[in-house]
Amino acid sequence: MRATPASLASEPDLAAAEPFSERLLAWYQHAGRHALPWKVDPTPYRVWLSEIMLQQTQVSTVLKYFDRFTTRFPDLQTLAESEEDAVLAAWTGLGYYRRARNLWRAARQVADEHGGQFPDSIEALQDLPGIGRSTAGAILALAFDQRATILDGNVKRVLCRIHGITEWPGKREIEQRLWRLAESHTPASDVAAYTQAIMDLGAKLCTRRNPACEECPVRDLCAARSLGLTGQIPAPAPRARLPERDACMLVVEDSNGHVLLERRPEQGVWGGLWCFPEYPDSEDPKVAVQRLADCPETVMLMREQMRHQFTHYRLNLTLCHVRIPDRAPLQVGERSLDWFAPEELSTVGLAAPVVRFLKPTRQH
DNA sequence: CAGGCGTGGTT
DNA sequence: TAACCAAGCCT
Repeated sequence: MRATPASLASEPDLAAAEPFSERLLAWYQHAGRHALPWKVDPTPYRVWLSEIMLQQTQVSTVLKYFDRFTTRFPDLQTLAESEEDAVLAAWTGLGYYRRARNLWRAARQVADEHGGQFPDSIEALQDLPGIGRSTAGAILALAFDQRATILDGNVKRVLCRIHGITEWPGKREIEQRLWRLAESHTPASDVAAYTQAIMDLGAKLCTRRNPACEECPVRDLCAARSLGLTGQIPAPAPRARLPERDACMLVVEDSNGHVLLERRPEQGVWGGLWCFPEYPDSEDPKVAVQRLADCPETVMLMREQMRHQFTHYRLNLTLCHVRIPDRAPLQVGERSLDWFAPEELSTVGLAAPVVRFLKPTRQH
């Protein structure tokens, strides 16, 4: 028997006494998601990458990016030696772009500080940018089969129901309790399978809406079920009304189809990505163009209204389309501006308005 | 330490 | 349509 960690002592003896993890493992053998690409070949690099991509992002979305990304960056060495822009380009469309910049930085840190080998301690993992407590636990459990614990949205939902926790799981006190519960359920062996099992249970049976309780291997342990509270757990997050913001951007094209883009600052929305230059609402667009590029003739083509929906606010965009005769010299100043030929656009990270500008059915 | 950070899916 | 959310982390 291994010693019980001190952090588990305060939570009543669940792990030792009840067959929770064993039932999950048995269910997982025949009903789990065994075909996920990061599960089929669970190297530390692939598990790490998948965990970063999966932060606040659904599996179905990640599946569209994962294989393409690992083909372009097959190992940590390749990633560490690549340009940040190439990583952002591969991440374009996935969202939360700080994840991509942190991914690139973490790869360089592992190369520099750990000789290119992924560390296998919780402290060293959490020291890498973009890796927090849960992601570190996931890497240890899934890639190294160490006794470590995760607490993601799936696990929170499962544990809230099993233990009949009716308060919002994001609340600090509740989250701390959930960590203790998650640790107490984690078995000493088969940690990789157990960790995947509890996530798969949350994804396939214990879903937010219409959970398949009849098929659940631990339904007789479920407090929410016995209390008739399954539909009300987990409690929704308290939210404020959606605010709106306004912005104006210039779409400057020359006669050869080159586009003028600006690299956005790292801290805000679309951080580090290339986007149409913003200009103040109060400014005349022609003057705004003059501030960016030295071009004598400016032809205003059209104004376009575009709404962009984020999680926490709505962005009302005014796009001002402008054509100039040829690539004009840039009036750089503080801003990071550059002209892009059409074929260059796939080599850098592009913000959503640019992606939408490139794709759409522009049949004229 | 609440709030910021994206996109696509569901209801 | 608009709200809500999905394998969280960082400041």
